[in-house]
Amino acid sequence: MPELPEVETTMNGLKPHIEGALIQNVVVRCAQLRSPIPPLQHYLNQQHVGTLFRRAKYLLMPVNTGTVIIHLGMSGSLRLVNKTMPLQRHDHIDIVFSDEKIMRYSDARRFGAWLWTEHDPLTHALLKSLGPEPLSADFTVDFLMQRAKGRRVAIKPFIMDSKVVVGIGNIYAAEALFLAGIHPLTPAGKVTRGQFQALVDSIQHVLTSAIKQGGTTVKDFVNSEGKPGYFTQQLAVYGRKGLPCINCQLPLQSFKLGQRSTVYCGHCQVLF
DNA sequence: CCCTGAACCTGACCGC
DNA sequence: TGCGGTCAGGTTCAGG
Repeated sequence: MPELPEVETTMNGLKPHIEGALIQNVVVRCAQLRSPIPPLQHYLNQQHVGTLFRRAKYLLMPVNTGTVIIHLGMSGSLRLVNKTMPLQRHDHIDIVFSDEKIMRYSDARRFGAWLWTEHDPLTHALLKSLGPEPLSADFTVDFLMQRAKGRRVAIKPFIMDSKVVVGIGNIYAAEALFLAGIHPLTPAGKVTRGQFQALVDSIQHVLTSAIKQGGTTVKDFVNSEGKPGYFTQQLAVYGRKGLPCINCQLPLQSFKLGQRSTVYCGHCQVLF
């Protein structure tokens, strides 16, 4: 489900409520997500939550003795609820705080992950090889050009590759390429400096706009209060196959690229 | 190192 | 109403 803006939205919603809070109990109702769930009760009971942070689409929740690494996968959500909220079918994990508030993790498809580390989470196997944050100063045209040099892979899967740059999934990849006027099939190594500059700008613009709007809700994304995101209304291409391009009015086209549906404008995004 | 395709799992939706 | 097929926002891994 969530791409970077959705994880950021979730984290910002949780921060004021759980940072500093005392964990009173942990309930795990599911043995395994993407991988087995560690004995969280053992690690977290009676611990105070530290400062939440995000790396790529991972939400990191430190306590005194280590850090919980959370990934929402395709269908995961974290919501703050109280104990009267009835359990739904896919509510897999509850973190119960001493004020009786509950942070509840729900994930129908179970592609998400909850991991525990006692070391610097950024050195964890899943995080250590990640590319730069797209909204950081490390994400530059020079960096992209160097990584793309000689690569024949299409630009769309290239910018969705977390070893190149993190946080860009299928929705925002399509949006950014449209805004930059780049055809999704353009070989990464053939993208010009000017196009990369437009791409860096469009990626940062689309991500910051989405964060401001509270994320994008395509199917079922909800924030920590259970509310949807509002960036959906501003999507230019994603989910608009066959509808008129907002620039040229011609119908948007769609095809599969690396198992992902890819919507683009055949007139505004030309393959050279 | 590069690239492609399959895999993990459930639910919603569409057409018959 | 039921059934089969298709699609879905992510990531890892195997194999060529």
